[in-house]
Amino acid sequence: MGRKPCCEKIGLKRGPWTIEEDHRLMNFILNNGIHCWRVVPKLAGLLRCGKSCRLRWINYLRPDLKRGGFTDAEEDTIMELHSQLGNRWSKIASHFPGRTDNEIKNHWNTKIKKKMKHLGLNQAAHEPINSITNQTESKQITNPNMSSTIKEKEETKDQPKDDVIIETTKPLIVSNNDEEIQTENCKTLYAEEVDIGSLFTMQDNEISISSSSFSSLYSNISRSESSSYLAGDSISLEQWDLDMTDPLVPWDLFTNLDDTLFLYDKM
DNA sequence: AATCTCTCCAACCGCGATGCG
DNA sequence: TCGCATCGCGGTTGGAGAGAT
Repeated sequence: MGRKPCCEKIGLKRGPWTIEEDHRLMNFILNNGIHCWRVVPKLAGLLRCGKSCRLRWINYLRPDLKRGGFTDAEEDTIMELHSQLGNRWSKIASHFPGRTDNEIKNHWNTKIKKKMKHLGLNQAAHEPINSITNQTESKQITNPNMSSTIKEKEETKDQPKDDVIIETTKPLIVSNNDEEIQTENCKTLYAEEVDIGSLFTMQDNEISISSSSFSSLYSNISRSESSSYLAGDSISLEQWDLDMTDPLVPWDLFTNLDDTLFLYDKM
């Protein structure tokens, strides 16, 4: 028996996400949280499958995402972790708050691999290529012998997986260069690339919205997506919500779904 | 200026793991 | 315990942009 597709493919949109789709998804999740990805696109009024929404949220829209290139120190840590964990990107990513497995995987495949090749290191065992003979180093990848420290972390299985759930009780871990990153985030808003995820920051255990960035974004969107506003207009968040959210699915509709949908109290 | 090649990364796909009735 | 639905992970692809010719 063939496996059923994860969702109804017919009529679903694929490919790059539009600003409006990002906004709908972000809006929905910030207001309602995540319980079942399958119903998220339906309730958010998106013609996407849940899987696609999940990926978009995790890799791009999550408010706690760290942006910008990897530092040398981060690269070193990735190499170290990779030597112990192999291609277990989600495990490696868990050591980098704000980084996604996809981001690390991409960085590995495009940069670090080359760097190691250039240095004459074996990508799997991270040893000089010449020293690799009949070692079954591939076992290291498929069944890596983890170091004790990492293994300990691995085995704390009681810890909830929080990949896709907005943490409202845990303070966001802030790195030394977060300020730099935030500045960079703002810069992207003034450029043509609109970065919705960067509008939101975790502060005092809450997600807060940067008003300056927000209005900048709105200016950008108003030029490209919405005909109702002109760049420079200032609007309230409520107004944004009213204007930019598809009225097909009124939020009131969701208030009855608290029991099944909401993971946490509304912020 | 036009074309080709390369690089990067967002997004997709398939499958194993997990949850639940 | 079983089977189905859904989630999450890792591998892969494809397109946009940059750089080279």
